[in-house]
Amino acid sequence: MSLTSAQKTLIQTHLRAQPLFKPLRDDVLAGFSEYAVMRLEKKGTVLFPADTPNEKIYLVLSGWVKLFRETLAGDEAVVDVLTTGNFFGEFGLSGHDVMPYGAEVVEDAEVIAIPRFLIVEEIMRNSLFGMSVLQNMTNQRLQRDMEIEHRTVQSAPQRIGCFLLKFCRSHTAGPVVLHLPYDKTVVAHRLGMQPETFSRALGKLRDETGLRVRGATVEIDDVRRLVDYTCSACSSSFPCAE
Amino acid sequence: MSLTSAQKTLIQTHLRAQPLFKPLRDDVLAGFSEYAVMRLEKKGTVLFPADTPNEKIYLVLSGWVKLFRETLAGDEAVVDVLTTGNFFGEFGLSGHDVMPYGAEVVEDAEVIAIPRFLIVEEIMRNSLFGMSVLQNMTNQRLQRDMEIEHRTVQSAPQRIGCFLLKFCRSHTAGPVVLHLPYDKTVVAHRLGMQPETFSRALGKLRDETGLRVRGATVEIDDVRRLVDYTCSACSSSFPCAE
DNA sequence: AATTCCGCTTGATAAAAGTCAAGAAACTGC
DNA sequence: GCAGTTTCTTGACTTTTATCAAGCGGAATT
Repeated sequence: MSLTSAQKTLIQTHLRAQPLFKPLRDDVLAGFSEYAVMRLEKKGTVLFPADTPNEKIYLVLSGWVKLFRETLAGDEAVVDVLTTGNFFGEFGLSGHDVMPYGAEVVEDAEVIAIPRFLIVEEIMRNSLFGMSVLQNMTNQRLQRDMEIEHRTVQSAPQRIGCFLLKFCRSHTAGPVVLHLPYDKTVVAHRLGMQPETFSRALGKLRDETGLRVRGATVEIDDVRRLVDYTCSACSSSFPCAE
Repeated sequence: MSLTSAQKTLIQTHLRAQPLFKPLRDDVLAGFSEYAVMRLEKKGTVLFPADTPNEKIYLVLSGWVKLFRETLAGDEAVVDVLTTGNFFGEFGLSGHDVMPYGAEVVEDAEVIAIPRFLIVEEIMRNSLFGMSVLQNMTNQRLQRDMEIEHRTVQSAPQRIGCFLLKFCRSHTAGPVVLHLPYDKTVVAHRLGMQPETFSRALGKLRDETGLRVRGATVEIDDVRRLVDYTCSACSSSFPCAE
């Protein structure tokens, strides 16, 4: 099944907007869009389970996608939850033939899939693009290192605070109203805790820092107070670099 | 200060042995060794603290080097502990000008340092090498994902078991005698727990799986029993891929 | 409007890990 | 070999998080 010209152009526009693809010439992007697929996936859809063959690189345009692994005992570890501008499946770019984790849509999401061989070829051809990919992977790794640090030195309420602060970058002062982008259960697992613990920890965070919670909506009057409570147990100071 | 020809040759031999450098031509490696420095560092030496300028890529030849971060509250998070064949400082290869963590020698170590600009130049020139670097970084990231999973789904005794199993790869059966490569305190922090917890958890692991501990020496009669106890809480099965 | 379902909260309790303090064992340097 | 330091273990206790079970409340279904 081939795409209409309009669809291809749309995909191309989306790809062009990605910093990762900045070093690519237009005709290369056009080549990508020729073989790319764009789909709107419903909440709950499993894009693929863990350990399936890895032939595509995915880009999230909107919504949220959860990456996870399951243990033999049935426990689930959420590795990451991705949104606009995030890629997954990039392991395929360097010789990993199976997806190390599964992917599930946790909020209706638009996703573009590009055959990995196209990207691998271009990495070999264009070293600037190769650098771009390397940089992306390096950032991912750095984020993981931070994650490990957080899980060892921060308490549950602090991890929630840190999570909330990511959504109020730059607003260093003044009241902020935000609402949780996906189910609390998913946030809990993303932060490495049980839903019950999340619920109680959020309550404690409320008491300690004076924020208000109503359903998925969180109101923060004093960001600084939240920063004080949260970032004392971290090695970088707010606003933290990606 | 310039190196003797013999030193340069020695360095070159070490670099040639690295899978990461496999795509490099001999003359390029010779160029690296021209500007590289090789040193023997004593246990306890801090190679650099966190957030210092990042001008070199390091390769560990022997011994052990700990990468760590410290929080404002004074807690330490050990990000990794490296040995023969491991690199660090590779963040410098993609635009990160400061070391995100500090490095401390935890067992007398030989380390080679190479100016990063040399490597960056070569990545741009040789796309196969670029791929090699990307692959290295990708593996690092995968390992981090596993680490995060371990810390969420494994208990302290299980994490110790997993740690021990890394030293008895392939010996799927039969008794194994090994001894801990560095101080138990460092192992504890590497695994994200307190030394006291480590001590007790090791005791529990002993009771549960029938291994014996005397000082830094661990004797495992039945590897399978250890695997059963440890890997039930993991998403990959023993022997696990790197 | 009643029903069902799902996500979330709450309570009671258990398990795991951290903390503080003291002592034992191992390693150093003389 | 001995004194002194460091590393490791153990005990008593606290804090944190998980577990199990019940119940609440909103959204979708009929």
